[in-house]
Amino acid sequence: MSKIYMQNDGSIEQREYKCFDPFLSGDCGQAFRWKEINENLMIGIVGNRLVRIEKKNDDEFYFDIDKKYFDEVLVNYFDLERDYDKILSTYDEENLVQKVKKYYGIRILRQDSWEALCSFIISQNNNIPRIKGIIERLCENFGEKIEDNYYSFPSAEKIASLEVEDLAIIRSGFRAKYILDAAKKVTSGEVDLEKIKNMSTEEGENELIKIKGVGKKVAMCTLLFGFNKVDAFPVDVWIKRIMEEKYPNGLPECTKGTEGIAQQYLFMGRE
DNA sequence: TTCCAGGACCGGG
DNA sequence: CCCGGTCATGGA
Repeated sequence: MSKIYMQNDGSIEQREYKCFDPFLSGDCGQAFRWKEINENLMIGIVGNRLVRIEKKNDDEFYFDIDKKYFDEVLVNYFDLERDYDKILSTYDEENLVQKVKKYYGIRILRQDSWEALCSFIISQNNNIPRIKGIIERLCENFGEKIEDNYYSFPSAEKIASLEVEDLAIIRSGFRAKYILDAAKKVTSGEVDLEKIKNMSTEEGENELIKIKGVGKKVAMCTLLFGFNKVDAFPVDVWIKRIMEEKYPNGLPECTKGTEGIAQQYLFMGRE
C-alpha cells in the first residue's frame, strides 16, 4: 500500500493506493518527459502543469500539488481507479509473476493521445535516452513555456504549421517527415483522435496506420499509452525476443484483456 | 569501426 | 505474404 501526500489548503492530505509507484510508472519506457532530478525527486508535466513528486520511502510519495488538481487530473493520469492489484494477482505464469513482483507499482499512464502518438513515432528504431532528447528539443523549440526549462508538448496544430526543415533542430532524422504527416492528418481530421477513443483496439490501429511512419507497433503503443487500451500489445525488438524465448506459443491465457499491462512488466524485465 | 536502438517503407520474389 | 536494404542519429 503506497501512501500519497498532497496539499490541501495549507495542510497535508493523505491517500492510500495499492500498486502505485509514480517513479516506476514515469520511468519505465512508456513516457519520455518525466525527469528524475535525483533518486528522490521526479518532475513532469501533466496537462500543462508542472508536477513535482518527492519520494519519502519506497511506498511514500509527496505530490507538490493541490488536492483539487490531484483529483481532477492526476487520478485519471495515473489511472488510479483501475484495480491493478486485482489484475496482477490473476497472473499465474512464473516468469510474469516474477516480473510483476520486481516492478510492482507500474501503472499504464493515461497520456495525451497526440503526445503519445508523436512520441512513439519518434521512438521507432531508436533508443530511450535519445528519444527523450529529441522530445525535449521538440518541446523547447515548439511548445509553450511553463516554467524555466519546462515546456508543454507542442500541439498538433503548431507542428502542422511547420516545414520539415524547421524540425532539423530536434535531430529526429528520417522521422521528421513522419511527425509532420501525423500532425497534418490529426489537425485535418483525416485521423480523428477523438473518435479513436470509442473504437476497439483493432479499429484504432486501422485509423492510426493511415499515418506515414505508423505501423503496427507504433499504433499499439499509441493505443496503450495514449488511449489506455490495455489489451493493446506492442511488440518491439525486446518483447519480440522475450516472446521467442519464453512464449513461443503466445502470451499466457491469464493476460487476456490486459496484455498491455503485462507487456509493460515484461518490457521492464528485458535484458 | 561496427553495431544497435520501444520500426516502417519500399521493392522484389 | 515474406524478405532484405534503407533510412538519421549518437552512444557503446
